[in-house]
Amino acid sequence: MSLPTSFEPGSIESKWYDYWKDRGYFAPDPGAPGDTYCILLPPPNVTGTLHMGHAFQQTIMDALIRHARMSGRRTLWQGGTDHAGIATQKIVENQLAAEDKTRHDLGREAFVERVWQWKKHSGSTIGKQMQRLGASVDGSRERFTMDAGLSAAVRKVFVEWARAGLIYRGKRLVHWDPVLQTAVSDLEVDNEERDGFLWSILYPFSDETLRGPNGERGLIVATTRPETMLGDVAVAVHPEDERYKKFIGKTLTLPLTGREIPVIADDYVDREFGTGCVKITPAHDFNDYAIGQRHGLPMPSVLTLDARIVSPQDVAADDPETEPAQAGTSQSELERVTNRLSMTVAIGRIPQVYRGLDRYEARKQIVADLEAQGVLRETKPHKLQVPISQRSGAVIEPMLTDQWFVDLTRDVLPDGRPGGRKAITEPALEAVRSGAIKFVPENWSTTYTQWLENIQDWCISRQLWWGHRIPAWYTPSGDILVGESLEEAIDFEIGQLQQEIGRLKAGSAIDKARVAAYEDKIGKLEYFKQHPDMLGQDQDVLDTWFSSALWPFSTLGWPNLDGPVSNERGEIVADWRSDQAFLPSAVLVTGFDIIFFWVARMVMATTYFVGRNPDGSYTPERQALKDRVPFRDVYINAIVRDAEGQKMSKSKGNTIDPLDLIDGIGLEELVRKSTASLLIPQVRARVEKRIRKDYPEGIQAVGTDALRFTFAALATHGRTINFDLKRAEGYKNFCNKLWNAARFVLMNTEGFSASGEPPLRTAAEKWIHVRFWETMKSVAENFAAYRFDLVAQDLYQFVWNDYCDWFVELAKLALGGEDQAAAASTRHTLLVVLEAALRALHPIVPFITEEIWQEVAPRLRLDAGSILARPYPCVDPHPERLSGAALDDFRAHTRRFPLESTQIDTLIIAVNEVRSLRSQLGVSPARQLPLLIEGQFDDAGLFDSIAPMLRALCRVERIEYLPAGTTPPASAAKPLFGAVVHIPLAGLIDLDAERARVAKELKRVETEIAKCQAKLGSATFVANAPAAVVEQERQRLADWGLQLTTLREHAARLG
RNA sequence: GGGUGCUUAGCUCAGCGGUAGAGCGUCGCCCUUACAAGGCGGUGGUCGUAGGUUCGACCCCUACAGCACCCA
Repeated sequence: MSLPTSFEPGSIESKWYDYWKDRGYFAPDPGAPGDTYCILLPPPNVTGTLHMGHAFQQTIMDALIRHARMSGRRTLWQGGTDHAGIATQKIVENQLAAEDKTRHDLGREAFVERVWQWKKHSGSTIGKQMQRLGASVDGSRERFTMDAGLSAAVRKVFVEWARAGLIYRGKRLVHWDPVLQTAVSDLEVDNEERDGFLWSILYPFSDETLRGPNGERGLIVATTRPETMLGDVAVAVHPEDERYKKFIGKTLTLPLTGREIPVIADDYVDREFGTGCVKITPAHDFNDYAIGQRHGLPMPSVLTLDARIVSPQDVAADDPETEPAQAGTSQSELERVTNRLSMTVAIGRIPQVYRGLDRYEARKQIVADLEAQGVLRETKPHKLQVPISQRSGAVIEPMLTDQWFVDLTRDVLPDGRPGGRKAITEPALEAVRSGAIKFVPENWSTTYTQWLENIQDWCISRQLWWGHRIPAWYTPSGDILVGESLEEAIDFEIGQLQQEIGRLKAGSAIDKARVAAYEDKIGKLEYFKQHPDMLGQDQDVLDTWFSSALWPFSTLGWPNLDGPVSNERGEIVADWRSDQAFLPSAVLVTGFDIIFFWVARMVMATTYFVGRNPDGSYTPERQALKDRVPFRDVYINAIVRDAEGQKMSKSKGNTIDPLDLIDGIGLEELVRKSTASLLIPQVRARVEKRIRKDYPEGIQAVGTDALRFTFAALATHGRTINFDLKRAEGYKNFCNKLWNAARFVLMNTEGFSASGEPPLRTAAEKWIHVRFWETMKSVAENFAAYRFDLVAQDLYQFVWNDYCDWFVELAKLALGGEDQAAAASTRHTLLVVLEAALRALHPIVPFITEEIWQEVAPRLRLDAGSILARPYPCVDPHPERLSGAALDDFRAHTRRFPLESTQIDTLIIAVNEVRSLRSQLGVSPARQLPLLIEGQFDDAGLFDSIAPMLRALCRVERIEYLPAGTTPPASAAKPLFGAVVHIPLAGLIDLDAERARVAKELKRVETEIAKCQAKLGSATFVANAPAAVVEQERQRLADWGLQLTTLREHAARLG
């Protein structure tokens, strides 16, 4: 016996992780008999550290994968990290800033090298934290989105989509982060409500004779962003707005610039908002952009990429001869010229005073000038939604820039090939609609499909240096070549041209001019091949999610279909030939916040590429959509919040580091840690105050197992879980309970050794056996339904309420009794059920179960080496297929013992009644009591069989039957199983206490009887309710009636 | 504006068309030889409001209120 007297998580958690890992338990076992079961780890990004959300998610995934592994499945938990383009680049740029440098000082190559250095240095933090959680991810196959294999997949996908016409480059309005100077996804933009103003400005009619609806000499527009008026190209009104109908087609003179702009009609305009007149700035607002497109309006940009009003310097700055481009938005010479032109045009119209001003300074200046000119009609406070970049906190500026897009919205391409909606979006929708992918909880599929139905093209270019560089090259004349490499791009293009020439030549009327032009092009391309320096590669990199979208198949070796893939250390990390069996993976566990970012995009990429032949058909085994999905189930886990339901955030001071829960942390250290990264003194003070209030004693260590059990218990199908430290402490107690139950068993089985199924000699053994397998039936159902809260509850209840409270207590009787065979059998059963319970618990609490199992196993002659190598307790759903040991096992597990089950169930009721009686009358628990029985039990034999156990568990010295007709002595009494149980009061209890108790009891019984009678008295109930329900109600009435009689007699005797 | 949820014991949450549950907290009694991180017993809810369906509603339907999140 080597278990210490209480559960100490720290000492046991340290040893087992390496033990499992070194013995290879986490790697896929090619010999495992079952189907494959794969989970993709949502790649934590390299900048990250573990937070509660990760810890929760990983607990779920680890429980699933351990459960599957123990159930004989061939499991793979694919781990790795993504490169987090913006976040990572920002971290390294901040480091440079501390050295007073920018990335431009280093140059692109040196900067990227520095990011790699940083990644190597810090990339493993999260991996180590995951180990502390016990996450049994397969470390030997770990991948990184920028490693060679995954980069190859990215190039392949980009090139294939581009050649299928599904990736295009174009000038579009995008969400621009003026601080980071890159486009960001609309999903990376939060809308925050802020206080601002709504300014009403008079735009005078060009025709000075006109008068507006209120006698004004122009139209009044309302805006929250007056500085953008420099880029206004129109004023829009609703076509049916009677106030303004007659002005449609007239022109207004834009204040400050004097430009003339038309009044146009568009039913986008909300007649109720403001004055019903809207200024239109297509280059700086998404709605205006759409209107601009509908009406073919010009789209002058008046803001620079760092959100200042454009000035001549910006035109110069954009010239590659004078400065490196401030951001690599414009690549081809053609684009540069166009951009410069449109800017120059815009500048020409912008008064000198505003040029170069920051957007907010410009706003102030413009408002002041409008007021001075007497055209500012009103300024009123207004709450507005401001788009904020999640990445930098900067206010997003819609900006017209050249970007790369994945087409997700066209049905057909101009050349007749399928467009993005047909080729990419619709299969992704169909995958969910057809049930090939199931969301859990199910209603998330609505979110998914609604988003896809309204999807926009995906802007995939980012103006960053850290990421996958876009494999596109520009010729001096502005042609774009896309390919896996420059050489391949040129060869492909030449091939295309040659084909085209062939086609032309085969035609009846040869277009000689075109043939000549193509041949000329080929000649130039051949020349570029010799002089690659003449072509510039696109400066931009791809959105990180572009590579993450490929994760389900790129990590399995794709696009290298016929051999192994190695990492930079030469270790084989994947082999598509065998590993493609892991696709589709079983389940994706992730937060709803990345359904769009990641889940949908994985579905798009995977359904498109896996099993795809060059001609666009699919291989037979990947023909069906259900065989091309990245995963079959998507479990959307709840978001972890604090105990009050508040979002966890550092600036609120309510974040908890999972490792602090595991290891514990003192108050001062916690305060120091939580405020370290907070720069604003007021916030620091607030956070410190809160922490001192919330954790006056710091946080006590609960250990990994208790933390994991807590997460499991909280994992309901709701959308948030409120993490209460108290729950974790409660589950630590549960671990302690399990620990001590194990100690009890081990203390009482010293030197004992047995194998196989125990003979089950006592009723208690049979009862616990049945209870265990009933529990496991429920556990199996709940695992299958991803109801981890119920799994946790089932197991908690079994261990604590069944095993500890009843079986162990009853086992004490057998162990101390005369019957040696019963004692031996009980020892065996104590061990067998404990061992099975450990296995059942292992996926949730891996460390403590392994620690105890190692002690228990030898006594059951188990030599598995680890609990991980033991099967998960499960009753086979297909017994007809079983034979030999498996069949014996099945028979053992499905044995039921109705008689003994009834005995113990009855015993439990009797014990509870007697204990309750004793306790309510204030009898000391230590005191031995006699029990007098008046009348006959319904089943005298049954009662006699449990009497010895009842006596032992309730401190009853003797049980005495009162002869019929005897008046019982003064006593406390309770109806039970048809008889009445009396505890004589003599010298024990005061009559008043018993009178009060009985009065209360009577009241309760009378209420119940009234309810029954009301039901049975209703003719419609008796006529309409099912017979069984009516019968049940009659039975209840009879039972309560008997109790009532007994209690009344008793009350009468008490006086 | 569109969508999705939630509202059950002091707290955090399960739940089912047929006698309202768990954990934690709280109160009382007990240091009973696995465990005081424990044992035993108790207290505590007109299941958000108002209608409707039904023999019967916490559950199904409708409306409303409050809260939360997502999208525009």
